[in-house]
Amino acid sequence: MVTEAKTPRRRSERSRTAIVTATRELLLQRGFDGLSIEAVAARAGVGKQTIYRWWPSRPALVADVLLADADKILHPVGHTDDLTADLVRWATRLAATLTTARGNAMLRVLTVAGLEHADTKARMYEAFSVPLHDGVESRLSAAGLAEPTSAAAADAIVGGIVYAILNEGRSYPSARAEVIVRTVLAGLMR
Amino acid sequence: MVTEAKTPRRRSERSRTAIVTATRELLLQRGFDGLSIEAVAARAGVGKQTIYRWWPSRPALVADVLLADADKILHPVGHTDDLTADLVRWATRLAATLTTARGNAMLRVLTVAGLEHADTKARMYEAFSVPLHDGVESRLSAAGLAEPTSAAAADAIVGGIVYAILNEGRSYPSARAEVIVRTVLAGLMR
Amino acid sequence: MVTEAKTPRRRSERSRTAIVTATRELLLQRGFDGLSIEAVAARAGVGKQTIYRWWPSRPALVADVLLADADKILHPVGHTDDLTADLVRWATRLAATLTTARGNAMLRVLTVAGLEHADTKARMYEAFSVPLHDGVESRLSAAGLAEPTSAAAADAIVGGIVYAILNEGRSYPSARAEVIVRTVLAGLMR
Amino acid sequence: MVTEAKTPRRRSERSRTAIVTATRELLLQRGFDGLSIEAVAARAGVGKQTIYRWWPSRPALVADVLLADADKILHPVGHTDDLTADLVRWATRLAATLTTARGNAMLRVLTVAGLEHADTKARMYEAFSVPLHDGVESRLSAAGLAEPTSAAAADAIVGGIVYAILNEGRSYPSARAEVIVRTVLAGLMR
DNA sequence: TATTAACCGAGACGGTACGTCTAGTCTTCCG
DNA sequence: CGGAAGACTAGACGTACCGTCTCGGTTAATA
Repeated sequence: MVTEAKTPRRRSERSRTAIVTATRELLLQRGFDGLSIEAVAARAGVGKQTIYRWWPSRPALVADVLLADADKILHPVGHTDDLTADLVRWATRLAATLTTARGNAMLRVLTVAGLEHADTKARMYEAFSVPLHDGVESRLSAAGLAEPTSAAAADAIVGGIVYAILNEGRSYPSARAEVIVRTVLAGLMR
Repeated sequence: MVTEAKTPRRRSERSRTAIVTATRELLLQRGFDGLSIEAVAARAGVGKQTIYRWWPSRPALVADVLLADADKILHPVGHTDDLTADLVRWATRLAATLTTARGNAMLRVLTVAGLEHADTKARMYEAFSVPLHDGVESRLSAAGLAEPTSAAAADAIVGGIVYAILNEGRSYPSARAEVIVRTVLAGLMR
Repeated sequence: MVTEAKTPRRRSERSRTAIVTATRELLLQRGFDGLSIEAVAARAGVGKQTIYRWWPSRPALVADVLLADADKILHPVGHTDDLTADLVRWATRLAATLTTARGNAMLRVLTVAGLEHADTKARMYEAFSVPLHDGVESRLSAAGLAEPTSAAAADAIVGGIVYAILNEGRSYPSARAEVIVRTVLAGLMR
Repeated sequence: MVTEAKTPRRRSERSRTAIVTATRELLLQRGFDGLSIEAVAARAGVGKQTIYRWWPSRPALVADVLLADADKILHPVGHTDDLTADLVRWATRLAATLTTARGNAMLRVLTVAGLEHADTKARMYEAFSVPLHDGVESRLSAAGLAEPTSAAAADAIVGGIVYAILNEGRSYPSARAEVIVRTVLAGLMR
């Protein structure tokens, strides 16, 4: 969390939880731009100042909420002796997650928050983009793929799925993710 | 433009141009969320009502500006007898365009506006996502690739490039786009 | 009024009236310090900005309200051939006015606003202190009293009454004002 | 002090003094309305709770400070065989005191605090208004003046001076007080 | 060519939310 | 165990914009 560093001396855990929960709920209902600090404070039963005391800005608060939920989106890539099966399974699951109401909302908030606020982008990048990409690339490396190709293949798979979901929204069929994986993988294996 | 349908009776071209220009400039400076109608009106030397008379909302205005500039981003995929060369050339150019100051700003505004406003999303989808994807898929079809694979390959190429630029911003090296194209294409050709 | 000077271009009379009325009512209920701009705006059914647009500060708004009501407090000193009767009548009426709920509230607001805000003090001084003092002094001059004495007698009469009411509040008996007038006048006439 | 009654158990004299001193200084600098408990606590190097523990409200704290300084304003009326000289001397001194920076600030704070807060008014009335009035009335009684007249004369003298200083501020010339005394006294003596 | 309606700039209007400040209460930790 | 330190809920501050609504002043089609 962004505030952990500076010795949060006698911070009320009750308030922190209420704020984060209220933010999460409002984010799902209204999206990033529809989120107001006043609404969060009111729903959390908290003074506005308590929010401003611990979070420097609205995007920072949103980032903390997203970070706390990162594990809802990020799943490890499995490692059996079948590379394609591992990645298909992972990709399908990712697509399924990002097309639930909650997962899709998170993806949108994540993207908008990152695009509107540089600090938030850096945090989101580390917490979501890097793990997504590196998880796939690691699995490819383990299968014997070397650097420029493994990174490019990871780009193609992750970008191919996530960018399409950004465009299509919840109507994206998870099966489409499978075809992408198979298509990209086709040329990499003998 | 979105408003052409409903009797643009005696609309002042001078005002329209001033508004669109002011919007474009402010969008580059402050991004989508930092754009206020009052600022546009002030910079354009125009009454607020003149904006509201012709555009129903801020995103609609932004969308018009982006659509007017669509040709700055969308380039046709060339068609020589070398598929890889055609797509590499196109991909490199796309990456170069999206990493200029202006192109990157457009991409960000485009994405945010689409994510925050459903109507705008639909227009942006038709004007940017579809042409991007279809341009690549058409070239692949012309090379003999059939449906599920050609669409997936187009997803992988377009998403692989654009999603990465969304994440990396202007520091994305255009050469990376080339490797993606070559990697995806590798498996599709004998 | 403070704002009349600078061409209030297309000011809404409805709003102006509602604001002044709401201010007057809240002033009576809560006093000067208990008056908040937000409460005035809410009661007047007006946006806060409409208040800030036309009045630079809370004391300026209060001053306008007091000035509008100045005639409720200031009565002319009558001029018959009986100086004592004229001043006794005037003093009694003043005391009666300043010990009504409304008059006393006005006096208190008037005094506090003047003591807390220099600009307001100047306006209140001209509108209340000077007329009060000069009305009495003029009547004394007309009766043949010369300068240092007439001013001092006016000080004694006005201050003797008003200061006591400031101290005693609404329990001040109007008759006490009569005795003061008679006592001060006693030495001035043969 | 108002709080002495209720078990001043192990109250820190150091803190009490620091609070009162800080209040006095801030009162001179910023007036009654500009005085915030937070500022007092910060300047006194004391927790806010220490103030709230011992004083029920801001006016109560201010009242204590004013009462502690009452002797700076109240001087006894001298008693020689010359009534006029005694009162002129007293009145001139009062006017001089109330037109010093400190004295005038005290008078203003005193008046505002009394007008805004009923409890404080009662304490200020006893500590300032009554002694002022009774000091003068006693001297007049001693000179043989009877009740209704002596009280009215005291009203006229005290009110005539203090009310004018409230209006004129520090520009009030002390000599004006002398003329009032002489004018009021003129009719009372043979 | 004179009339007249839509358009224009300007900006006031009732509002929402901002981020800051202080009130007065409650809690933790130090001496 | 009192007091400093300061977090807490609450709510007003004065500002920025929202989207709607006049207000006069052009301006161009029609009558």
